[in-house]
Order: sequence, then C-alpha cells, then structure tokens
Amino acid sequence: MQTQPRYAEVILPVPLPGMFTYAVPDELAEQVCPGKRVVVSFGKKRILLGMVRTILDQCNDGIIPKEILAVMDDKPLVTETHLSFWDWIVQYYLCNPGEILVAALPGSFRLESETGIELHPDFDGDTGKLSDKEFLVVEALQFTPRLTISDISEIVDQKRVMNLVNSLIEKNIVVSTATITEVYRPKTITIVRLGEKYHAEETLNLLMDELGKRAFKQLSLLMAFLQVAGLNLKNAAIRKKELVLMAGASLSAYNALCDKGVFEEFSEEVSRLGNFEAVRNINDIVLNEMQESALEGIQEGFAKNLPVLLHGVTGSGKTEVYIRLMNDCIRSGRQVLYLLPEIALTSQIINRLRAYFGNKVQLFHSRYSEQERTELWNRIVSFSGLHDDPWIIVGARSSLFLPMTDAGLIIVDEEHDHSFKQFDPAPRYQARDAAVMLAAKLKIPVILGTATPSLESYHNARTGKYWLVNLPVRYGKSAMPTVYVADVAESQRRREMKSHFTPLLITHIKQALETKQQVILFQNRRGFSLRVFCTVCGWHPGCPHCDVTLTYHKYIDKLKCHYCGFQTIVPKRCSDCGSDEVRTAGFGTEKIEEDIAILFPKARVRRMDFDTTRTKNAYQAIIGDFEQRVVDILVGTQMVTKGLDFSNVGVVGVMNADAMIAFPDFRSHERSFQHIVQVSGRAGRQSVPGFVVIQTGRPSHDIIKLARDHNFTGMYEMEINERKQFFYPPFSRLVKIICKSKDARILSQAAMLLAGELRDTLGNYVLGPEYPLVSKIKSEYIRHILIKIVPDKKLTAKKLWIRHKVASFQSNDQYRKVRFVLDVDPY
DNA sequence: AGCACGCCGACT
DNA sequence: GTCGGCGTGCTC
Repeated sequence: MQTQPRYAEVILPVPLPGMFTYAVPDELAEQVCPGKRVVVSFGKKRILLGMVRTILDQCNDGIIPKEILAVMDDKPLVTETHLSFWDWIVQYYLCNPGEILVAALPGSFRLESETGIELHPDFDGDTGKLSDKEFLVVEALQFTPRLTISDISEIVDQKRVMNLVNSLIEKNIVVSTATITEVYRPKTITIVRLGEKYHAEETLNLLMDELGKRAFKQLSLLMAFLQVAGLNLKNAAIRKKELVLMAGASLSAYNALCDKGVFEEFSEEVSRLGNFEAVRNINDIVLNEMQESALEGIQEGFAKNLPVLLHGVTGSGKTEVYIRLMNDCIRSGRQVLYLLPEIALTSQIINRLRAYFGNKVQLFHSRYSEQERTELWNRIVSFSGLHDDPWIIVGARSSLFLPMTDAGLIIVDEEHDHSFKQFDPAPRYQARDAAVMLAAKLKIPVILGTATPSLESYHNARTGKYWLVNLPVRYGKSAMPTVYVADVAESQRRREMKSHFTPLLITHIKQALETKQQVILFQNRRGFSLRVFCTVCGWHPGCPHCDVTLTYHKYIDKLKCHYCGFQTIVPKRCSDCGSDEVRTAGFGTEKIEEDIAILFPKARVRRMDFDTTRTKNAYQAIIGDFEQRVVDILVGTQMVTKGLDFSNVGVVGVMNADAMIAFPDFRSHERSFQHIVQVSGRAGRQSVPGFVVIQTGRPSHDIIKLARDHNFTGMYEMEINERKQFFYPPFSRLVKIICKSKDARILSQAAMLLAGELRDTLGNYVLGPEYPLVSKIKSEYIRHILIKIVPDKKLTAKKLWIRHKVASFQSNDQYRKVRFVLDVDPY
C-alpha cells in the first residue's frame, strides 16, 4: 500500500541550483507523480509550469512550501530513466536542473504566465473617482477582457505601472490574474466536398449550364473538382488550396460557390511532420564481406554490454550497416535514436532512411518550430508501436531529451564532431558522451561511428572501455582518393599562384570540370575572410564591442562583427594616419567563390557557409542542387567536410591547411586531421577516382603527411603521447571557468584571485587566468581559468568542490559584477 | 532569470 | 511629488 504523496520536489524553468519543494493538496494526491508537469506559484507574482522530480513525505526544515495549484498531464511526460539522466547531466556538467528542463521540453510545454488584470466582477462602471491614467486602463478593459502589465505600460506610456495597478486593485475595480495557457494547436487544412444537393446528375448539369452563362471562373472551379473527383462524386474531398490553384480561380469565385452550397468546407487535422512512403526494401541492401563482419563485430560488442566504436573509413558504407541494425531493432519492437552533429547532415541521411522506413523515421532539430516539436513530443509520448509511430528519430544533440519510452538502440554518427558539445547556453553537455550514459541507464546498446575517431573515444576503445570495430575498406568499386600536397610557399616564390589557387589545384579542377565531375573547395574559417586594412600604417578597423577585427561582407558592402553582429560602412580613410590607402585582404568563402568564378567562368559555383544557410531549408536546397549536379563547384566552411555523400565529386581542394594547424589549442592537430581526412572523403565515391589537393605552406608538417596517408593510428599514437605528457584529456578531465565582466580591472583582479585560491588546493593543475583568443565580446571582457582533474573516483566530488568554491567566491561583495561560467569537458 | 523593493537624482 | 535608473535580495 503506497502512502499518499505529501510533498513534491519540482524542477522549475529558472537557472537556480536545486529544486523547490511544494505541498501536494489532497485532491491532487492521486495525480501527482514524477515526470508530470505541475502549475505552481513562484515568488510573489509568477506562476510557472514545473516538472515533478520526486515525491517526498517530509519537507526540509525552515521552508514553508506552497501548494501545487494544478497537474497538467494525465500521464508522465518524461520517464524515470530520463529524469535520472537529467540528474546525471546536472551533476556531471555542473548545471542547474531548470536549465535542462528548458533545453529538453518544447517551449509550449513550459509556458510561463504573464501577470495581468481583469475588471472586478462587482465593478459598477463608476469612473468618477479615477485619475486620468486609471481611467485609460479601465476604458481599455471595457474592450479587452484582460490586459498584461506590458499592455498597461503601453496604454499609459509609462514604464513603472505597478503603483497604478495596485491602486486599482485596492479600489476593487480590477483583479489581478495569472493564467497558464497551452498554445499548441494542431495544424488543420480545409477540405472541400461537393454539396449533397449536387450529388444528383440532373442538378449538377443544371448548375453547369447556369454557370456556363456568366460565371466562368466558378465553372472552372467546379470542372476542376469534377476532374479530380472522377466517378467518386459523393466522397471526393480536395484541398481547398489545391483546388483554387488548379482552377486558376480567385477566392471570391470559390466563396461564391460555397455560399450557393455547391461546395462544403471541412477542416481536417494534419501532421506538420509530413508523410513519407517507404519505396525500397531492406532486403535489397547487400552488405559486402567487410560490412558483414563489422556487423558481427558490433553484435559481439553489444553482447559484452560495451559501447561500440565503429571506425569505418569514409565511404565504407557505415550507413548500410546502421540500416540493418535499425531494422533489427524495430523488428524487436523498439525505437532507434540516431544522433548527428548538425542539421546539414540530417537532410541527406533522412532521405536515405525514409526510402527504407517511410513514416517510421522522424527528424528533430533546433530549427524545428515550436509547433513541430510539440507534435513530435506528443507522438513520442503516446508511442504505442503502431505502424506509423515514430520508430526512428534522426536528430541533433537535443534529441537526446526526447522521452522515448521504448528505445532499443542509440547511434551516434560522426562521433568525433565537435558540435556535439553544446557551448552556450547551459546545459553545456557533450551529446556523444551523454548518449553513452543514457544508453547505460536504459540498458541498451550504443554505437559511435566515424571515419576519424576522437582521441577520447579511440583511447576508450584501446583501454577496453569501448568495443572497437573496424571497417577499413571503401564500399563497392571506389578506392580511397589520391591526396596531393601543394606547397603554397613554393608556388608563391615561382609566382605561379592565381589568386589563392596553386597550379596543382587549378589543373585538377579543370580536369574534373572537363569530365563533368564536381568540385568541393574547403576554406576552414569564416574568420579568415576579408579584412580591411591601411596599407600605410597597417591599421585595421575592429569591433567597438568585441576584441576582433571586422570582416568585410561583399553582399551588403559592409564591415561586420561575427560575435555581436555590429555593422558599419567601409572607411574611406585610415582613422589612424589619415591615408586613403585602405584595402581589403585575406580570403574567405565569399572571396573564393568570386575568384573561382573568374578562373572558371562557365562553372556554376555555390557557397555554403553560415551566411547562406540561415533558413531551415537552405542546407537542403544547396545540398540538393549539388546532388542534382546543378552546381559544379561548391565552396564552403567546415559544413562541407561533414559526412555528406555525393557520388560525383572528382576533386576536393583544401584551400589553406595552415591556419587550422596553427590554432592555439591542444586539440588543433586532432581537429586538422579530422577536417582534412573528412573533406577528402567526399572525393571519389562510387566509380569516379577522386583527387584531393591540400594547399599548405608547410608541406612537411606531420599532420599534413598523416592526413595525406589517411593514417589515423599514426596520428593517434603521436597525439596521445602529447596528451599524456602534458596531462590533457583523455588522461585528465578539464573544467574551464569562464570569467566575464564589463569592468576590465575588476575582472583581472577577480580572475587572478580565484585562480590563486584554486591553486592553493589544486596546485599546478590550475592554468591561467588566460586571455582567450577573443577576450572581449559584446562589451564584456573575458578570462579563462582551466583546471585539469585526475579522472578517478573522486572526479565528481572535485567538480562539486570547484562549483562551491566558485559560488562562494562570487558572493564576495567586490566581485559581484563578475560572472563565472563553468564548462565541463570544454572544446 | 524575473521581479519587487528601495534609494537617489531629474523633471513636470 | 513622481518617474526612471539601478543596485540588491529572494524565489519552496
């Protein structure tokens, strides 16, 4: 016999440590349970939707709990396992539970109320004793039943409005209300049917004669309807939009027919998530010998209950292996979660998966609208194993929080990718690592797949924590691409460079275009784009709010800051020495796009970078065009390096490998290797032989040679030794403390002092404070303190200690203005 | 994070 | 007086 819940610990959508205890009123006792949302009052005015985490039968001393006001859900939205996963993230990544709630639930599930006022039911309409402003408010309330505080602000054109509101409340003229409204509405479409009267042939013929005399547009609407309906007059239903479009008629003609009762409108609920038919059979997938043995290897790892690291070279056919595993999982009645690092990749993979699994596949990522997310959540919560239920979720890192009730397999593709780590805002979690933890909690298998494993994962495989499976050969007839290293310095000396292209790269591009093959050009950073500088004194305009040089954007003919969005016109004169010798230099994707168009005027060039992929479908459009071969040359940033699968790429050019390698960061070599090998992997899939040209000023650099030879283990051995020697991950764990303040002096002081205090206990495991690469963003100065921790049993305790230390330091009166952000396992 | 409260300077 | 600005403290 279970006792009645008396108290509940509730997670609230606020960035505060810990949870809040609320009393469970008797009438709600049967409904309250972990994983359901509840309405509670928080602070003086706020009404919030929170998530019940635990039931308590006692309440801690010293707090007077308020009562839960209402329970929002019939059944838990989130399972106990997922809630315990949330607990883990809070503890491991040192964030607040509320931050996870915000990251996990679609906005519409955690709506916050806005306080408002309504007319008091007993108000007699006597406005005589009111001030002018009070009168304005009361007058407005005659027209709208409810006003929010900000509405009132606007009406009386005054910022502070509480005095006014309070006086109205005291006079019993208005009452204050706070309501929670759920905003999710299913999407509906309008369906048109033929009015019953016209089901009979005679009436219909009469009508047509009638319309034929003068109402031609109406007639054409009717004809269009009949054409689609065919013999099925009675039951035919057509979308209003389609019908009007087909007939080329206007809405007024359509409405006229509705008024006559010829057409009847119905509204029908439809999914925002689309509808897809499976067009291919799983059995058509024929795995080669290598893939078969990889599949066996994976199953062996599953049997040992170990996370599996699938190291398959680019183009080795990992996806086919995944599809087989997914199919097995689904057939055993369980769901699959397929994580990808970025939206750019989802659009390609989703098409491949939908061909086999149709509606069973659902996409999910941050560019989904609130409504779409809510619909998917609802469908997942009510998952019951039906044919069209969401069996396979393909998504970016936030899909880890989808409350899948019957998950049976997690796949993390491109596991090495850094965008699995969320940086801002909290929770700053690494989705790949979190996925391994989630799988452990769910007691289900997990695969991490990649052509270039992260050092961390590969180290785990070497030390027996993960199970390693190799897929060392490309699928089908394609061979690994031939990689050339082009010496930029040498070509410059010989004056053979054309813009930023070496003769070697140009030759290969030309060859590829002549044989109707496509080209991908990779330029590593947007930051390396055009800058404006004075040729006399070297002055270059920087952002007034950030510690960066402004970059020139041709399409708007302006200088722009990539950190805060600040824009300004290009100065005609140097503001330092006054000369008018202001020029642009450097090269970004935009510049390359421009230069390549001059070198190959007939080629169709497209650019894929941050600027050209802002909208939800922009990726898909560019990738689609490239797939359809509407584009010959694709110029892009990191986005083009990632797991995209094109069948006709003859040449890949790495425009400048050096900036990547020289990046001041202990992961720069690993990252450069990954980028070069990944982008090279886009070349020569299927039967086309592929070529890669890496342009560099340092052709003898180890990383260049290793990447040229696709020598992953060579890179691993070299880098892992460095990591060991300097005690970096995977041998240590890192916690970065990011210190921010608008006051540069206080910040320096505080960071120095905090680092000193930490050093007193942790010794030289504390590095810094250091100036980060960009030491000022949006008028805020920044310092980093880095702490290395031995990853032993005390890891969690040590992290908690750091958290407490920082919190107590922050309560120092002097350093109130400094904010400290903790980033665990930073990138 | 929000939100209220309280204190101070500016303005009708 | 009253309003806006901003620093401070609290939220079960």
